[in-house]
Amino acid sequence: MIENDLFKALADPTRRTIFEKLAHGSMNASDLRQGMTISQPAMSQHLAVLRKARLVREERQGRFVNYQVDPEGLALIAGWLAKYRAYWPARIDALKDLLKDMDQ
Amino acid sequence: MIENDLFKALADPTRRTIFEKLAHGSMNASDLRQGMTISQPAMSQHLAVLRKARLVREERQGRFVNYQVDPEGLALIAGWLAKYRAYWPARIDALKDLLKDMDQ
DNA sequence: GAATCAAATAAGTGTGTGCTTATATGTTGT
DNA sequence: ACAACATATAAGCACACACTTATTTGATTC
Repeated sequence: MIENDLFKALADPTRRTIFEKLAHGSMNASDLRQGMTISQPAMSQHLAVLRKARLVREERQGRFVNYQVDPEGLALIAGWLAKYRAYWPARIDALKDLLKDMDQ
Repeated sequence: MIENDLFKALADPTRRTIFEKLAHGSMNASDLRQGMTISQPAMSQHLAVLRKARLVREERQGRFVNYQVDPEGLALIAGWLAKYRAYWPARIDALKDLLKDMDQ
C-alpha cells in the first residue's frame, strides 16, 4: 500500500529534513549528510524509505548516487488531500492564486 | 511540533480509516467503531492522536462525544505540500479541474 | 587486479507505538 | 445517591522503527 509507505516515510523528522534538502536541489547521499549528525548507513536507510514511498528518485552517477525529488509521491499526497477538499474551502482562493502563478 | 504530530497521526492505517469515516460525516466514538474490529480504548487512543494533530475536533453532547474533521490539520498538510509546488507541474491540469468542480 | 572511495546491506539494540485488560471519569435517568 | 452507559486513562506487552558498528557491493583509478 503506497499511501501507507508515504505517510510512514514522512512521519520521521529526519526524513522530512532530507526531503526538504533535496527539494532545494538534487544531491548525492554524501552531500546530504553535510550539516546533519547522521551516520552513512542511517542516511542510506532513510533514502531507501523515501524511495519506497516515491518521494525520491535515485540516479547512479559513477560511484555517487544522485538523489532528487520524485514528483510522484507529492502527487499522491495531493491526491489524498483532494479527497477531503470539502473541508478546506477557505483555502480555495489561495490555491487558485498558486495555480495562476504556475501558468507563467 | 505540529507537523510531526500530523504525519505521525496519518502514518497509521487505522487512524486514516477513522479520519475518512469522519470525513463522510461526524460521529461519536461508539458509532465510529461500527464495522471496525477495534476495542473501545484503542479507538479512544486513536482519537486522541488525531485530536493532537488537529485532524479531528471533539464536541461533547451529553454522554456522547461527537467527533468531526478539523480543517486545520488538512490546511497544514496543504501548506506543507505547497512548499514543494515546484515539483508537481504535471498535475496542474488535474488540480485545475478539481478547483473548477469546487466552484459549483 | 589491487587500492580507494561511495553507497547499501546485515545484525544487534534501545525506544516508540498500537494493542490489550482493568480501572477511572463523566453524564444521564431513576 | 445509585445504576447504567460513553469515553478516557493506566499499565503492561509484543512488535516496529531508527539508530549503531561491521561488512558487502559497486565503481573508479592506478
